[in-house]
Amino acid sequence: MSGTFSIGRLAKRTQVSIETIRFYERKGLLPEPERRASGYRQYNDNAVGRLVFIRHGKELGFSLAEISDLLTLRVDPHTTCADVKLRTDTKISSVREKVRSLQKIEQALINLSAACRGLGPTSECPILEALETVGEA
Amino acid sequence: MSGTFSIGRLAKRTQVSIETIRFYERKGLLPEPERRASGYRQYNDNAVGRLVFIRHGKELGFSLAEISDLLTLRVDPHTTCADVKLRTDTKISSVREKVRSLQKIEQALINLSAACRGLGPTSECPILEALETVGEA
DNA sequence: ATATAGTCTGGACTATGGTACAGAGTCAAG
DNA sequence: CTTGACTCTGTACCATAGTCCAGACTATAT
Repeated sequence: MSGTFSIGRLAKRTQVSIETIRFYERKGLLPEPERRASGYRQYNDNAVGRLVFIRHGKELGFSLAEISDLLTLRVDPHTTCADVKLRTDTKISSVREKVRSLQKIEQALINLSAACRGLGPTSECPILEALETVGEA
Repeated sequence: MSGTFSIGRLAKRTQVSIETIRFYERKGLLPEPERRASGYRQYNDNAVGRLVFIRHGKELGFSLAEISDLLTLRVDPHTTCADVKLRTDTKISSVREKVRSLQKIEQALINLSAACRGLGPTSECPILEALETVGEA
């Protein structure tokens, strides 16, 4: 219902800063908008949808490149829902991978911390010793 | 037992590239080594220990800044083992936080994927629809 | 002696995702 | 009509963690 509006309004509506909106435009994530005679960018509700799409994608851990990819799929008549689902499933795998890796790190850190009673000088700290030790495990 | 050696040997022993070794030196993570008359850097086993320390720290998810911090603690006589343990425990918390966040993302992606049967054109894809929807949840 | 391999410095460049100006022009309210 | 808020372009800069290059010099083996 809002017709057209400036970049400042778009920023407020989407919680994305003006600079970032222009940055997305430069990156091709947002199409170049219409301009007023003065050169001011003029947006409509499509731009809101698109920016919200980008914001949600980021919240789901998609990179800007991946989001750009999804945005392209969205308008390409030759791609199907299955393509989108595939990318989503691939992303799920990579997120799981990252979780597993972090859990390994967590366990290693827990082991280190447990080995240290927190007493004495750093010269006797088992954490630092372990970090400096060459061998595996 | 190896006395001194060049940056190339150090690189091979530690599995860290020559460029990266020089980069760490610039960043203050490695002390400036002795030089030969020719200007060639000359290392000893201390450098191996230090580089291995950095490598292990990175494998545990510490940033170079954090590693630099730990390296400083290691030689500062005013800090104790407890300081190191504290940093380690803080790191454990932040890793756990990251895991939780990724698991939330994973679940959201799974929900999206489940909503999509992978049929039809992108214009009817529930994943893309969800991404563009403004409302929460 | 010479060929090949290694090393030196300094700076540019990569990717990611923005942020921060300066200096000029424009819009809207009083 | 003036004032303050807004927007424009272009460029530089931030952090992170490197990577690569040119052009010069050095080390080592044969």
